Formats: sequence, structure tokens, C-alpha cells
Amino acid sequence: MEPLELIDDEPLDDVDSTPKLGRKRDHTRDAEILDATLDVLAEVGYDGMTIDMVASRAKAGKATVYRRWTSKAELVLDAVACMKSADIAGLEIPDTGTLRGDLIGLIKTPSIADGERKLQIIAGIASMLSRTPELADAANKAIIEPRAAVNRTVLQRAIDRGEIPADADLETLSLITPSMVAYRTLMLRKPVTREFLIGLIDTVVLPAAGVQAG
Amino acid sequence: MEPLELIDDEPLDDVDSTPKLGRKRDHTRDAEILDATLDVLAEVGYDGMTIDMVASRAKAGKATVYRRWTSKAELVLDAVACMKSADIAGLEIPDTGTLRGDLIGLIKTPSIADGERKLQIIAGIASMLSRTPELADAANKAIIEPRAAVNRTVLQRAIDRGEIPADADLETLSLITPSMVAYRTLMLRKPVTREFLIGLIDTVVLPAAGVQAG
DNA sequence: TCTATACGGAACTGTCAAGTTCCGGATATC
DNA sequence: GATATCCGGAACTTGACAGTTCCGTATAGA
Repeated sequence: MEPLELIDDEPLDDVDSTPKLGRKRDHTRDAEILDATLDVLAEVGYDGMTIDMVASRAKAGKATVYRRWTSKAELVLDAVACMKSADIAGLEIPDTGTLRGDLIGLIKTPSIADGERKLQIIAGIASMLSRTPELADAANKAIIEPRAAVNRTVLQRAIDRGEIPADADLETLSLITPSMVAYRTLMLRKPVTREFLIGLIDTVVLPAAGVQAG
Repeated sequence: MEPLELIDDEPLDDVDSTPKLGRKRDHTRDAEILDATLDVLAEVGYDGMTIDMVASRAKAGKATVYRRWTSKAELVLDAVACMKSADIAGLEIPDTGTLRGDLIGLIKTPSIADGERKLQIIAGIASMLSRTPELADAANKAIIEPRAAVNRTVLQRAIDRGEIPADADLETLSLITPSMVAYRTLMLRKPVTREFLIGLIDTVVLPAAGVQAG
């Protein structure tokens, strides 16, 4: 997803071709600032975040930030909407032939770390979600949905090969691990280990999906 | 749980007996202010909440609040810690003879409404949880833990009567519904209906507990 | 090299809320 | 009724941050 164009109205195909005059707006600079925004958001939350924090982390001036986004709210919305799914995007979905193998194959150390950062970001904007639907939608699309989609894919394949019943509730099943990981991280503040995830898969997800135990 | 004694150091048995002079500090006034705090917290979150909002909702002066709590942070911590479990407290745990019957018997409309308010409160303080462990602990003890404890009770009874395996993971099982309800409310912002809860019980909790489907 | 543009940084303004102080009025004890 | 205590309310002080403006500099195109 591209950053929302809040200032520029130049054609997209002009990005790397010859501009008329002076220096061109650098779109990678946008990304750096947005990423700094997410870092600060994860660390101190929306209200604890100041534009100065974001700017200095991105080695930018505050004026530079305001040249590109009209307000703090716009900056945060854009940052959440443009969030890259570092874990999902480059992640090939495993196809081991069994549901258990696929689910366990999805457990990756960088993916866990990335997931915890995203949960911190959600926690940082949680109080605004009920009053800012656009932000809630953006967070959903960028954070929750990709993760659930991957789970749905491996579950659907398990249905296709007859490993689990065809009427299995994919919507619910795909949300079990995200939900319980979120609770463990945010409320219990316990680390999400590989063992914890395997335990969840074996004692909750697989039985609920209809796989025989053992 | 009593409000933390941040100001008074009078003996507890003196509460309703003869004070020495003038008017006595009114402990129900504390409760009213704490409750107003929770209301505001649920509506606008920690950072959106001002002491003036709390005071005027409790028909109190700001000075009165500061006479009883030293800071906004202390007030909020105390409010969360003293939160009454309106749903759990007066709730007799059903004993229907089956795990499914007990779990479904625990679903009560007022309990759902009360639960959503509590989740709004959690959302309001979410961004502080990772930086204020005492607050996270208080929220967990006051909101999630009572609910999980009830689940553990009915699960233990199911073990005792041989309905589910004796080695069932009560810790995990008792957290399935709280986690998924929290996730649904806070992140998906979808309503928690009776149907949703029954679906969770039938497709996740019971299979994971080892009850035969159907 | 010249020039327009965007830059980082710093100084500035305006607002808003935390926390304090003060006061007139109620209320309970004596 | 006299008195001590706490009350609600309002007027403060203070500090922090959103957002703006300005300036000297760096860089890319002509």
C-alpha cells in the first residue's frame, strides 16, 4: 500500500522521471517517517507520542513532518494504514500435508517479534478505536486480517484434503491463536514462546478443528 | 476490595463509631468518585480523561478528588483495583450436571453488558499496561481473573464427575472465552451476542476440553 | 555555477490539563 | 449556637505539546 497522498498531486508515473524544478519529494522519506511513527506508537502510545519524538527518531525536523501530513491524527492513521506485514508479506505459507505441520510451520521467531510490536501498536491506539472507525478499520486490515487470512488458508487446505470436517468454523478457528496471543502479551505481559504456541495448537486449535488427538 | 487507603490512617473499626471532631471522611464518597472515574475511563480513555470530568460527574470539586488521591495515575489505579465485578459477585455458579449446561448457564445478558464496559475500560488504559505493571495486574485481577476463575470452577467439576479428562489444561481452557471476547470487542468491535458465546462453547471450548461433539 | 526547492533545527504561539490555593457554605459534634 | 472539619467551586500557576514560522544549508536540475 502506498502512503496516502496528502500533499502531492503529481501523477504516480512521475515518481522517478524528470521533475520540473529543484528537488523532488522523496517517497522513501515518507516511509521512514511512518516507520518512526509506528515505533514511537508502540513504545508510548498515541497520547504519549509527540511529533518531536517522531521527527528526531527519523532524523527529521518537525516542520518536515507537517509538510507531509496535516496533523498528528493523519500521520498516525497513515502510518497504521501503510504498515507493512513484515512477517506475513515475505512469508511463504507452508504446505506440509498436515494441518498441525502447517500451523507449526507458521511459527517463526521474527514473526513472533513482529507480532508483539504490532500488538503494542494496537494497545497504543486502543482507546481511539471506538471513536475513530477509520483507524479501527486500518488497524484491522493491516494487522489482524493478514494473520487470520494465513490461518484460514491452511485450515481451508485441511478441509480440502479431508483432514477436518468441511463445516469447520474457519472464522472462529483462525482467530483462536491471535486472540490468546494478544491476551497473553497485553494483559499477562508474558512472552510468547514457541512452546506456548505449540501448546495452543495441540490443546485448542486442533481439537476444535476436529482433528483426532494423539 | 476496599479502596486503597491513600490518605486516612484511622483504624478500620472507627468507620462507623464516634469520631472526635467535625465531619468524618465518607467512604461511600470515595466509591462514587471511583465509579465516576471508571465511567469516564470507559468513555474517553486515560489520556482523554480529565480530573474535572471525573469531579463534575461525581458532583464533586476537583480539590475533593486531590484531597483523596495524590494524582491522576493513583486515582485510576485505585479505580481499576477496586472495580466491583457486578456480574460475577452476585452470580451463583450454575450446577446443571453437564459442562455445556454450566457454561451456557453462565451467559447472562447483564453480565455481557457489564463485560463490554469493562473491556472499554481496558481499552482506555491499554497503552499504559506495558509501562505500568501494577495497572496491568490490577486490571487482570479485577476484570479477567474473576471470569476465568468461574470457568475454572465449572471445568474442575467436569473433571471431578469424569466428564472431561483429568489432565485437561484448565488454565488455557478457562481463558479461551475471555480472550476471544476481548479480541472481538476491542479489535473487531463486533457485539458479543449470546449466539456468539454459545458458538464458542460448542466449537472451541468443549472440543478442546475433550467432550464428545454432538 | 546558478537557482529553486526541500531540508533540519530552533524559536515561537496558543491551548489545555495537572495540580494548587483559596473561600463561602454546609454539617456534625459539643 | 459555637466550632472544627470537610465540602463544592472557582481562580490560579505551571508545564507540555500541537502546530507555525523562519532561517541557514544542502542538493538536484538547468
